[in-house]
Amino acid sequence: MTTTRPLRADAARNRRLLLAAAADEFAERGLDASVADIARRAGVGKGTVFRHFATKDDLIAAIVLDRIDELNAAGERLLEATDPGAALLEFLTVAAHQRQQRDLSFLHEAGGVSAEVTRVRETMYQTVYTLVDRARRHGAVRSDVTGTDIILLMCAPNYVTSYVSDAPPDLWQRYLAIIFDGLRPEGAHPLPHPPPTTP
Amino acid sequence: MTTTRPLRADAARNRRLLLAAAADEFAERGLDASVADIARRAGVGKGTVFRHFATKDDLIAAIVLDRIDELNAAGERLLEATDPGAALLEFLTVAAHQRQQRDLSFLHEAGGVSAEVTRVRETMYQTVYTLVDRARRHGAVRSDVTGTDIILLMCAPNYVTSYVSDAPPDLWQRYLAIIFDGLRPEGAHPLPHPPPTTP
DNA sequence: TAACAAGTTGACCGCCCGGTCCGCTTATTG
DNA sequence: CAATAAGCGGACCGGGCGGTCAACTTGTTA
Repeated sequence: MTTTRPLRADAARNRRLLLAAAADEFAERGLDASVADIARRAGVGKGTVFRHFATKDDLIAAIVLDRIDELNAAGERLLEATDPGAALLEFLTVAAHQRQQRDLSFLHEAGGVSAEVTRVRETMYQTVYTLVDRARRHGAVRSDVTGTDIILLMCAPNYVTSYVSDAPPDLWQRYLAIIFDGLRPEGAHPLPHPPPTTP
Repeated sequence: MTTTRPLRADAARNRRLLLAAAADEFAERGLDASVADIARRAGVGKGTVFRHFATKDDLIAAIVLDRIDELNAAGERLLEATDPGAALLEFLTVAAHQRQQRDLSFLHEAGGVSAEVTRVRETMYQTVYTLVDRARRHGAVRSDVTGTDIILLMCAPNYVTSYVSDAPPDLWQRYLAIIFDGLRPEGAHPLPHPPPTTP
């Protein structure tokens, strides 16, 4: 563990500006938004981007890390909730509420990006497994769906709405509700395919 | 309507090879697979690609057109089916069965590509609307979901499985079943957001 | 406030992409 | 079997990308 001396004041400010600009830019244009555009949006030179993040992938990883941290905070809180079904639904709501689908979808991708990301993502997976387990034992979720199933379905609401031109910002709630209804035990039909093991 | 004289034998063969190679390449690497790679895979020069398809987008449009045509054929057949609920499920199955998620996902995108695509896609939408209407009236689908909802959800199963490394090829069936259970009237909870109008 | 390290910048590099073009090959046809 | 047009291919082009670097600016600190 290297004890890094604190950033200079302007550098810290630029770092924050960059992360915000990059998140916005990725959300609007997808992951192939150019580094030059991100720099421009943040009001800094392109070189500054690469001073803070060695590669574009590192920048992405930093954003993903933030998002997963938020999710983990929410998850930890919801592990204490009294109603396990409502807790799982709220976790999924928090996940989907992290605005644009891109932000969420690429947290699955590659994975090899950084050890930090894979570690923090693994704890998120564990949290989901526990939330699902409780909800299932509580009868709020059908017995034949697994934690991995829910992790996979987590991003679906935002994905689905991404094809609607000028979608209202909360449209994902509709599809989260439909999918969640499909996860309930009432009226569940047997599933035609076994669950995957590796998320 | 221009009466085009028939392609030379080798040209027709190359066109078929190109469409197949492009479909494979897009499925494996996504829409930003390079034209050069597609040409190499088809065993032709890069120039040949652009002789058959003026732009890369035209090539994509040609593939999309094929896919939608298949869907329309299946849809037309299923409009005659006796069990409307089973018919809708089978239509979604056919749609998802068109192997890789990319193939399906980009049939939504842009749209401005060609008049032909938008026209044929529009008839596909109409077919779905009718299938959903019948299924709803038959009590196989909850009353508060619309045809647009189903169109949006159509690609979700393949999208979801795309994040599973070495997913078994039929894994999408599992998630189609879960989502379809969410579309049934039994145990449906009221939806928190009105449906979108523009698909 | 002087001196220095930390930070910034934009011109620049190599690479790969979609698309063009023209000399060459080949299927077709009378 | 010519003659010809249809088809082919790959060198080539402009542009945009991620990433580098050396000259310059600025926050920090003694």
